[in-house]
Formats: sequence, C-alpha cells, structure tokens
Amino acid sequence: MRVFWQKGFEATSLDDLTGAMGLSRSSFYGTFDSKQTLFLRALEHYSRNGLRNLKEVADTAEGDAVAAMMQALSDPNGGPRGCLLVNCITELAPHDERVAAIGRRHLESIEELFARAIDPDNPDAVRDRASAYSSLAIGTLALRKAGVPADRIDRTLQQARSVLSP
Amino acid sequence: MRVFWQKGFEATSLDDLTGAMGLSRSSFYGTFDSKQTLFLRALEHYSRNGLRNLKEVADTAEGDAVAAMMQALSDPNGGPRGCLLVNCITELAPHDERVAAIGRRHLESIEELFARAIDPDNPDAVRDRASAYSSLAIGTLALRKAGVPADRIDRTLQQARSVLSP
DNA sequence: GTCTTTCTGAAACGCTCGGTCCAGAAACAT
DNA sequence: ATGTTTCTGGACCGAGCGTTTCAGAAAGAC
Repeated sequence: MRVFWQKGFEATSLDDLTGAMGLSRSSFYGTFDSKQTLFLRALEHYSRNGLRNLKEVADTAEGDAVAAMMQALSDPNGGPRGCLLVNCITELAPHDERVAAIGRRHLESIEELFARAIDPDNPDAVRDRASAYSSLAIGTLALRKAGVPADRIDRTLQQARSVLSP
Repeated sequence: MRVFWQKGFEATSLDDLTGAMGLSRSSFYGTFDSKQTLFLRALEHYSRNGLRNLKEVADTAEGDAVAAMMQALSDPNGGPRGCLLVNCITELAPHDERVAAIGRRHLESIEELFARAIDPDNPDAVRDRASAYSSLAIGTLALRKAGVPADRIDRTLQQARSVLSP
C-alpha cells in the first residue's frame, strides 16, 4: 500500500513491491494473484484505515470537529503523497470501474462523517454542505501537490470554514 | 495534447501520439526532442487556452460570473477527462518540478480570475475567498471522475456558492 | 536532366515490464 | 534418516516501451 501510495499504480513495478515486502517473485505470485489484485486490496485497506482515522479525529477533536477533519484531510502528515484514493481516482477511475466504485464509496463515507460532525441530530439535512467541505479539502490537495505554500492553503481553508459555518 | 489529456502521461505511448498526429516516428523525433518535451509544450498550450476560455466565460457571463466560472471549471464539457493540468499535478508534480511549476502558475491564474470576478476594484482583498472557490471546483472534479451523479455535484456547488457569496 | 537537401517507413536497439517456471533449499512428520 | 510437502532465488518469457538509424522516396534548385 505504501509503495502504491508513493508512486501510483502504473509507476510501481513488481520489483518495487517485492523489494518493499521482502518477497521473491515466486512467493509474491504464490500469495497474491496479480499486481492488480494486490492493488485493489491495498485500496480497500487504505479506505478502511483512512475512514477509521478520520472518525477518530472527528470524535476526539476539541473545539470545531469540522475544522479538525478538514485539516486532517488536507494535510496528510506522514502520508507520502496526498490521499491515495484521490490519486487513484484521478489516475485510474475513468478507465477502471472497480477503482471508481471504491473511490465513490470512500468519498461518500467522508461526506457522511462531515454531515454527522456538522449536525449529529439531522445529518441528512446538511448533506450538501458536507459535500462542499469534503470537495474543498480534496481540492486543496492539488494545491499542496503543486507546491503552494502551506500557510496559504491554511488561510484558504480557514476562510472557507469561517464563511461556510452555520 | 488531446491524447495526453485522455490517457495521462505514462499511459500514452509513442504510437498513440504518432497515430493521432499522422506522423511517423522519425518525423516525430525530427520535430520534437522527446515525449517529455512534447508533453511540457502540450501543458503550456493547455494552460494558455484554458485560461483564455475561462476569462471569456467570466467576461461574457450574464448574471453571476463566479457561478459561471465554477460551472466551467467543474464540468469541462468536451474535455475528455477533467482538467488536464489537475490530472498532471496529481500524477507527476510530486516527482517533476517543471510540471509542478506549470501547475502552480495555472492555479494561481485561476485564483486571480476568480478574485477579479468577485471584486474587480480590490481583487487582492478577496484572494482567500477566490482560492476557496477554485479549490472547491477542483475538488468536485474528483467526485465527477469517481462517477458521482452530476446533479449531486451541481447541488454541492450551488450550496457552496450560496453560502460563500458575500 | 542532375545534384542536393529534406523527409519518412520500417526495422531494429536496448531496456523494463508483468508474469511463469523449476531445480533445489527448508521445514516438517514419522 | 527418510519421504513428503512447502517454499524461494534466479533464470526466463513474450510484449511493449522510448529512441535511433538508415536506405530510399519526395521535393527543390539549377
């Protein structure tokens, strides 16, 4: 998962994978069906993990939970290259429906977490606002990858939040 | 440019390019230095074109110019796969500073167009808001690529705009 | 016409890719 | 120790990649 995260699917070679896992090629193919299969499993794993972490951020945030979630999404500290699933959506979803489906499910879960954070009693009513928050956080990932300074991105998020808040 | 747009850099082969241009391999290498060089030129061309179009959308919009711009950015009708430059930022910018630089310049120009549309007299004062608009539009591109229905995306944009408006 | 320059189709180059194969090492049971 | 099963390093495969090369066609100059 970590290798795919760093390099993307196409740019990751079998040698990269076996090297990172300490496996020989034969063991690799004895354990996994193919690079594709491993990749899809890595995506599922990433999604589960990411959603669990985000939920924890939302639950343990002191003060504004939405702000904490946006910060976590927009600045994946430790994550080597933004959000793995967003990268994959951009790279592969238009040509691979399985990837698109995993990505769709992941994004919808994020929106739901936002909606619950905004209004725990009536999350359905704030669904569109939740969607706006998550789209905004995802958008800033592109800025970050392009090398826009972190403080400018933070100001953007802060500005958006202060206006989007109820 | 169109081929790179559809398939991304890595997935585009020399045969794809020469086929689309009606050139033989020798003519291709006689005209361009390499796939890389052609790619960077295609990016520059795309950026120029896209900014010109967006400016025209902003200038000729009847009613809310910001809304028209966001619609244009988020739904690249005719564009085969979202915004070429956003795709490239995701795929290549972390490993190629030249791509990152072109992307950064492009994003900054988009923000400036938004700022001018929001307040022609004092664009600098609304820079952060402009940045939020463009990040939001870019974020929805990911939703679209993942296959989220268009009407949901439109509602998201509308919701965000109505709250972000001054 | 002929000479010169510019172009181009096709073959080939060296390399890397994802995936397969198998002789033999390692582990285990008896 | 022996027989059986499980694993693995490394060679190998066919295919595709970006790039180079070059004989010969096309075009132009005179």
